[in-house]
Amino acid sequence: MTITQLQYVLAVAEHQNFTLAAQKSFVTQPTLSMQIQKLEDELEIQIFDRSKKPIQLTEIGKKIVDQARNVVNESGRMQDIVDQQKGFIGGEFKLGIIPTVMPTLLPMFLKTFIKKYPKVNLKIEELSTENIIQRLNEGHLDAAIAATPLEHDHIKERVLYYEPFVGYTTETHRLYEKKELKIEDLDIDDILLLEDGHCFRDGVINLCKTPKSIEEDHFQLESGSFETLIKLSNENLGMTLLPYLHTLDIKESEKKNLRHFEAPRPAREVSLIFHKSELKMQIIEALRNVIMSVVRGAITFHNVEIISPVSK
Amino acid sequence: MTITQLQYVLAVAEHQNFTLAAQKSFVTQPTLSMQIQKLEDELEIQIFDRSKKPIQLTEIGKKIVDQARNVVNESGRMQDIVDQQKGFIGGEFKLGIIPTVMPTLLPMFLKTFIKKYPKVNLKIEELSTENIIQRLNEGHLDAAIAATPLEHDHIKERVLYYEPFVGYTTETHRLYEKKELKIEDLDIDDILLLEDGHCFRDGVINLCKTPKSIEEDHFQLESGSFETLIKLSNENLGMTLLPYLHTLDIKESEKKNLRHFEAPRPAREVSLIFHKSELKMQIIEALRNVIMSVVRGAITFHNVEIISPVSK
DNA sequence: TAAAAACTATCAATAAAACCTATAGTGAAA
DNA sequence: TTTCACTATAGGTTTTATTGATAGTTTTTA
Repeated sequence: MTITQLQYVLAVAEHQNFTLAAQKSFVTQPTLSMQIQKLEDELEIQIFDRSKKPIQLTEIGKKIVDQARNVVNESGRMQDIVDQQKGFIGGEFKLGIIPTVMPTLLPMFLKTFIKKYPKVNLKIEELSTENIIQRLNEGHLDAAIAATPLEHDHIKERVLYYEPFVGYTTETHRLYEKKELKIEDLDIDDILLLEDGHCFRDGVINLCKTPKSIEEDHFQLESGSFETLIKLSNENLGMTLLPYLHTLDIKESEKKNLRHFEAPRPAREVSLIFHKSELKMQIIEALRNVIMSVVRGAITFHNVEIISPVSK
Repeated sequence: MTITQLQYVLAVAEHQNFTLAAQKSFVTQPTLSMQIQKLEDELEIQIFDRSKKPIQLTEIGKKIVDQARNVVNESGRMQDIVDQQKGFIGGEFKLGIIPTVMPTLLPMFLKTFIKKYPKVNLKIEELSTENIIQRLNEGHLDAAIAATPLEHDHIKERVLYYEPFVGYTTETHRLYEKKELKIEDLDIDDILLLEDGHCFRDGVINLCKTPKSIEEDHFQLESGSFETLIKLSNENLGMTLLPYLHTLDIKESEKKNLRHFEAPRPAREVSLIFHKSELKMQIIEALRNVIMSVVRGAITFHNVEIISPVSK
């Protein structure tokens, strides 16, 4: 049994296809086939059920793959240990960010981070929460920024900040005249929302569970951005909720439509998440420190009270 | 980096000697030297400080060795998973047993165990607690039977039984006339004890901390067996304490000298211990079940009350 | 239903590696 | 100084991993 063989197994398990797995592993298909056969012979089991299309894992194959991931992770940690000892923060680092955080947060910390850690080769990808979880589990992402809590078994979460929601109303809206909004004021049926990852914090309302107030029959939000929501709202289709950081760069003319909430403000929890194996933890910590410091600056400057997290 | 290279590193770390490590790894010394050099080159660090004699680990080398052990353990678990899935209980299993448990316990469970699990190739070795811990950590033992609690970070303990101590007096002894002993009756200075692993249970008296009442100046117990203690006691050198199971096969003529304790009886905790990585856990569980069932039989048959453990 | 496409297994050849024997080098002990 | 105990290096051999070509199989397409 070799680490390479285990990596091949992981590749096939992921792609359910020997040919593709071979490409991703930068070897030819026969190489991969033979190495996996060798491993199967050595363990005297079948890892893959090749009769099914696409290829499936056998019952024991699933367990083997889980364990193979452990071994590969542990072997990867070797280089981490060396880097940590040398105080070296560098190498490739793949970060996923959910769409509703990407445009506001990324510009805030990116420059600072690459200046402070020039040897880190940061690869950032905009991904849905679902894809992020999958790729973290497969080891194709080193960390990600997403709305939490997610409560996935293999994923650890470190809160970066709580981002209050701000109401956006228009002149014709029933709440336009209010100076501050209360949670009770909201009517779930007249709020425009994006589909993904907008959860109110525990103890308030969980909007994730009643995802879209715009019924699919009427129309659908394609690549839902908050810009779109603001425009829809401007068309008097209802009010909307914007994460605080987004309100910092909307048009001056639209700022009059913003309505903050009374405390306790509804907020979303935004966290840095990563696999529980804690590979590349030095870079994750570095990233976390940079982000937390720039966000702290951004939010205290604008005098917004951050509500402390509710412990579960 | 290969698993083999990591195994070589572990061997050298253990033996502090390339030549010996090579022998133990069943390769020649140059093979081992070159593979370790390759790994050091790949990681761009020195794992060993070859200038010191015997060879020492560098600062980072210690961390590398710890992690190497993780990787090797995780890869070893692969076969475990296969065995478990197949319901196969077999293969080599190395068990350590402390001297004061060996002669009474081994005959009780060995036959039953090898009959029930004929495919397990059991290798049993009598070892001191200290050696047991070391070998468990190095992966040279799969499990061991020892007096607990030990409270070692990397070692897990599963209690097998509580074995009461029984007093052994002789006619001239001040306690000979008593039918049942009390703990308060004991005078630490007139009890003959072995050096190793005889601990009274938590909450009673810990005899480990006052190891030998026979001063080293006078004489020393070589390979201390309870037979020796009984003989010394018969010479009127004092009373002694015997673990309950030992009292089952002393001479008929000597049984009149036994004095049980009043409840709560002082007892030693005897456990099956193993590395926290839980390799070969199926065999460990099998062994535990066999031992617990035979011990339960032995002790209930003789109508001895087992004191329930004190929770910490 | 035949042809094409997509995919995996097998084979023989080659490149890479792991390993060996022999020996040189090195520091400690005699 | 010599010996001893050990590790490193060199060159050759064996083993293993990988490849390109191709056969076999199933699914998709025409």
